[in-house]
Parts: sequence; C-alpha cells; structure tokens
Amino acid sequence: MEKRKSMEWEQKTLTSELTQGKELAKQLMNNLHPSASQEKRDILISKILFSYEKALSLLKRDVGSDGEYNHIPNTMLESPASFGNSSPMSEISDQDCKNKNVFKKRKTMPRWTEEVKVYSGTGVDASLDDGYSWRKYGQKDILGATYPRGYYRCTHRGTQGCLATKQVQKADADPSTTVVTYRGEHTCSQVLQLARSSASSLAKQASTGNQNATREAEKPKASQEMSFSFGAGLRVKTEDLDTREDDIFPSFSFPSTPIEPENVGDHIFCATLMENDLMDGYSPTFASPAATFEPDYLQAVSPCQMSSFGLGHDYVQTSESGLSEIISAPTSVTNSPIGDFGFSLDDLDFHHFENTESFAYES
DNA sequence: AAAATTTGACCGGG
DNA sequence: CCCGGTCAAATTTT
Repeated sequence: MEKRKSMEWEQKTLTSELTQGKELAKQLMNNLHPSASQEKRDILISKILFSYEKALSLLKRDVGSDGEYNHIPNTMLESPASFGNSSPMSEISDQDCKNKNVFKKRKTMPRWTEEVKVYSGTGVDASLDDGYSWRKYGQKDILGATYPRGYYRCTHRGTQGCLATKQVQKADADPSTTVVTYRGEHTCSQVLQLARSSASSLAKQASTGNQNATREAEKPKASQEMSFSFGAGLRVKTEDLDTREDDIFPSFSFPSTPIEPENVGDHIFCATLMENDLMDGYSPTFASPAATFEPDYLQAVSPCQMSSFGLGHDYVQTSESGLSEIISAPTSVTNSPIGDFGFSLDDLDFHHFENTESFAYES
C-alpha cells in the first residue's frame, strides 16, 4: 500500500540526513582555525552526531518487517517494568494489524509517543531539560511504581494550542534514571529556552548579572538556546500509535534537494535540519523532544530559527547493561518559511482536531 | 502581579 | 470500582 511511499520517503530523509552530516563535517573542517570558537565546533560536532544518529535510526526502522514501524531493539532496559509491559502502547503494537479500527477512536489516542530514558547525572543537576518549556499539571502515584509520575504539557497550550505532552517518572529500579514519555507533537513555535536547571549555578549567575556567561546564550535574536544537557538518553522505544494510512505523509513537495549544501552558510545551519525534522514530525524519529513541527498555525516566526545543541557531554550510562546508544540530544528546529507548500493542510488540520480531543477545558 | 507547581477532586475506560 | 490522566483551586515561586 502506501508502505512504499513511506519507504521512499524515509530514503529521502535518510539521504538528506547523510548529506547534511557530510556538509556539517565539511564545515567543521573549515572551522579549524584556532580562531574559531570551540563551542562552534562543538555544536557542529553535535549536529554531525545527530545526523548520524538519525540516519541510523531510520535504517533500523526500515529493517523491521512487521507492521508500520519498528524500532530499536533497545528494549532491554527493563527497569520501570511496569511501564513497558503493561503500557497500552505495547499491547497495541502487538495486535496492531488486526484492529486498526481501534485506532480509529482518535479519541484519546495521542499521535505518537516516545519513551526516552534519561540518565541524570547523580545529584546536582539532574536536569531533564529537553529544551521545551513544560508546565506540570499533575502528578500521580502509579500502582507498581515506587516513584510518582509527573504530567507535563507544553506551556504554550492555550496560547498556541500546542498539544505536546510528556510524562516523567523515575525508574524505580534505578533512581538515577528517569523515564520520559513524550506524546503528541509540538505545534507551537517553540522558542527554546536555556535550561535553568542544568547549569543552574551558571545560569543563575548569568541571569543575575554575569552576562559573560551569556555570551553565546543570546546571539540569535530568536534566541534559541538549547542547552541540551541531556544525559545519556537511552532511547527505549518509540511508538507510533497512529496507523491511519491517509494521514501522515502528506504530499510534501519539497525541493528534491532539500539542502543545498552551498547555501548553508558558515553559521547558518538552520535551514538544513528543518525539512527533515519537519518531515519526521510524523514519524517519531528518535531522541524525542526534538524534532517536530508543523508549518501551520500561527507561527509566522522567523524564517530561520535554529537551535544549537548544548553539546553537552554524552555520558554513556553504563550502569546496567552497557547498552545504550549515546544520543546527544538533538534538537529541534523549527518551521520554515514554507508555510504553505505541498502540505495538504487538510491533513494537518485533521490531525490537529484529532488531537484536540480533550481540549475542552479552559473553563 | 504573573507564572508555575502542588495536590486532591473529578472523569472516563476497562 | 480501580486506575491512569486531567482539572482546578490553593499555594509557592519568580
């Protein structure tokens, strides 16, 4: 059916991803002058890694034969067992073929969910900052779990109707690990913010008056600072609950040559990532928080917003099971000037409405 | 004062 | 009725 289509699509994405990586590497090479700031290089490196990571995830997904998507084999992380096993998602993935209908009930089903394990460095800053701003709206004790689960929604709900949501819960097995489950996509024009927790002390100083520390924190007027101090994020699973066929993959008629390498200026790496992200907004690519945006909505926003990763460290969380893919947090990017292109808005809108599910609150 | 978090009530599915 | 998820009033933080 349209599986073919999606494969084509993935291939395209893959290609551009690799191309991008190559391009970035090139940039890096040209950036070797001692004059070049270290951070700039770090950023490039982060991006390169990100590209590879992404490309790899695409490949992996392809390999799978069953159903729609298939993700990473990393489901070995057992810890918050209660989670992975009993979660509705897993069930679904099992029987997905048989009752696609079930999905039809777009009532409460989020577009997709993505579970990410984050190892937060011991003590100090156990920052779990993915660059988005969330507002906590609830907390619950979950039956088998030792730690409560926190519920967050994008701060820009209400103002921009962003439906992204996430749940955070410490792994009862290993408190140093936190399981973050993202659901829904960001439709807001997210202006990434500097993690306050991560460099808490530093950040604080910065905001308090040490503008020095802020140097890089605010050059782009758009200020998309992302300090991605994601610890080693262990991607555990990524599920796409939506199996409808017609929906995703709108006909995106993007330039077949997404990125014109040459255009990518030295410091303008923004454009590049965009499309890709744009595209896989529908397929949970990988490292969560990143990548998802849609061109519609009120985001007039700057044509080119970029994000820089906080090239943080990627700790390899080795603790249990040396597995782990290190994922240095990627980041997202935003929308484009493209607002109205080949995107069949209908699809998108539809999409939104669906998501609008339980939206009728707001007094 | 405004924004974010806390926390028990409330709601809907199973 | 239980449980996970969300609401919303009260409260804390900024």
